[in-house]
Amino acid sequence: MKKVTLKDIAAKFELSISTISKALKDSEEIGESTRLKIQEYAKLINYRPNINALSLKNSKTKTIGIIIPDMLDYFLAQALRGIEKTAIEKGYKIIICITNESHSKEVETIEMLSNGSVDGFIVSISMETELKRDYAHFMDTIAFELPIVMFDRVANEVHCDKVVTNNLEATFAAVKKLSDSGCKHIGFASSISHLKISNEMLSGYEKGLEAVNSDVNKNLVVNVREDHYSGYESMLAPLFKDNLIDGLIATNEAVALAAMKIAQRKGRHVPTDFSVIGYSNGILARHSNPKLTTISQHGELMGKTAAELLFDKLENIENIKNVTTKVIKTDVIERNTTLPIHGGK
Amino acid sequence: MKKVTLKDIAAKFELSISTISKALKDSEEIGESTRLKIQEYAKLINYRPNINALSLKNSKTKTIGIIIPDMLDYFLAQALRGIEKTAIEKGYKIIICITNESHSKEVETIEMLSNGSVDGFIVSISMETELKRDYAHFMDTIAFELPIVMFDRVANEVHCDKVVTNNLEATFAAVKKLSDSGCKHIGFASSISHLKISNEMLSGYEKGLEAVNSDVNKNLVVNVREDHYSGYESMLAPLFKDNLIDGLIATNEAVALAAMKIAQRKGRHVPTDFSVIGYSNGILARHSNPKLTTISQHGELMGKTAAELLFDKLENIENIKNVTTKVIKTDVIERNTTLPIHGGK
DNA sequence: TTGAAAGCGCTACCAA
DNA sequence: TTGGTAGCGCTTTCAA
Repeated sequence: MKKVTLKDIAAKFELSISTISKALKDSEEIGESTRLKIQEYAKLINYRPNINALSLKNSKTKTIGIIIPDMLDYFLAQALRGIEKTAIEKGYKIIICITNESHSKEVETIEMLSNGSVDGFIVSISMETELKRDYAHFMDTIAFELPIVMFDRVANEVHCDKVVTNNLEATFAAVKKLSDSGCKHIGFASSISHLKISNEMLSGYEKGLEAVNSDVNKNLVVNVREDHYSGYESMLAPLFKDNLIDGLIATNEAVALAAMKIAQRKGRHVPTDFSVIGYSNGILARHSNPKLTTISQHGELMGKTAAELLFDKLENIENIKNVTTKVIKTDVIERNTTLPIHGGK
Repeated sequence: MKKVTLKDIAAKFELSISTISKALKDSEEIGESTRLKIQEYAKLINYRPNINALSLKNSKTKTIGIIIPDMLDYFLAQALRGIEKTAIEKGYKIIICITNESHSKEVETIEMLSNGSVDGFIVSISMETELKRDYAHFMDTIAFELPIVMFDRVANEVHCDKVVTNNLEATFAAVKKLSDSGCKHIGFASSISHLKISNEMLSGYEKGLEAVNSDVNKNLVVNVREDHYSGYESMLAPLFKDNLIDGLIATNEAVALAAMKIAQRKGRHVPTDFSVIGYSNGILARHSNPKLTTISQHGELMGKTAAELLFDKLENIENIKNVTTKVIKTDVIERNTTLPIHGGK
């Protein structure tokens, strides 16, 4: 069985290709009866127009490219789910490429897809790109009239739509919450200290301490290396050196859990003696013991929002120039590693 | 800036389109000097052939479709990573579609992509499809000369390449291991009891018990509903009713952890009083407390293998008819929810 | 050594 | 109401 084309159908009915094409598009030009019999037959043999011919003809593919740093990150997977759902609803397909945090892979990928493969991009930029501050490939792409929407890890330098979280405010609120529930010595542990989003969180942390009249204690701020989750515990050990710390905000779940384990090993009870809040409401939080209180970034919503921005741009060419940044508000998901604010024992 | 085509380059040099095309393909037909100057210019302006034109011309897209039931499943994400890496190496792109375990979505998806969008498929079939045993869409696709490779959740009824794990042997070995380390009353908890892979595991469990001269105790076998992870603990409670159970094999990590929590709440020490092994070496295992001993299905390797099978089929059209099934051997990853076999405390 | 033309499958304009 | 034709961008055969 081979793919059937308009030509085949035309031969079958001894009509011209254009007649078939019009009939299948329900054109008024074609007589009722011919139209119906053609449509019926097409349905019968399950005719599907060749998408490459359409893409070539229309110069658009109904496909978008998703470029993310990692496949195994739960937050990104959630975002991907939001993107995928929205795309399917809108009749778009998605091509996914992973950069593994590599700048060169990101550049290659975006070039590979900029040859008519996709109509636009949704991107969360790689760590290396952010460190190098080299965004030329994105700018080229935009100049090429391929719109880009960035989410979570975005670059101010690039003029495009963006979807971000209110990291500063979220961390501020987390500090406030810990303080209100009784914590006096709140720490901050980041696994992504070189990224902008981490700095936003750190600022929120500092402002939060200020707001509760607490000084920043340098010993309670620590950076761990992302690539080495097995070493989290040793990298976090300094936090507990003087046994002062009684609360922690961590930039990811794994770090939060590692800290919790150290505390427990030291005989601290969680959350009574040690409270912890972790970023990104992922899969670990729901299965830890006790369950981790998190700051939810609403990954799926972020993905959905990014996709909507992109489709809007793709389908309303006029507004291709004015870009917007949407801020997705985080929520604290209270579980069992923090004390309630009122009546906390 | 607009996309540049052969025509543009031809105009620039006042040559014909075919000359440019040949020059860029390094054809001997074109004179050395013209060839070089054209190639140089093309590189300069970053010429990229339009992929839709190529796909149309060649009737192949260098793209494969990946159809999986879930985006948030760690095992599938690992497989996806293996597929993605292999695809990029081979110069292929991947289009990913999620079925959310829905048969109709699976059918729609595969139809949507069978119009020239992809050259072949890698599929892990949805639960609904397996329940309905309705594989017509796959058979149609294959008849259409679009090859399919199935992995993990496969259908015997469909004649195509497959990549599976030795579930029976793996579970058998797990029972053996638990028994050797001292467990007398080993249970089995499945979250996917209606799927073939679960039955294979169950058989392995039963054969394992037989091998260690233990009878199957119906009370120690339980099925939980996948969709309701928050209810795992209550669904697992019956296992502990008579306080006999001292070992468990679970078909996923979350179930294993839920069982562990129950045991701990009952004052049992893990692994001394209660040992547990969970399927699919995922993210939860490494972060639980104690860390979970797992059966690794080598997700990334499975993905890689599936991709290799597919590319082999795509690039050697001759062998499109003979299909193979590759079995990926599992490994037990020993962590801290099981006792060592020799010298267990 | 270069170019013209056909064709991949489809749409749309213009004739008939 | 129907059909011919051109063209989307590219490759390839054949002719010059």
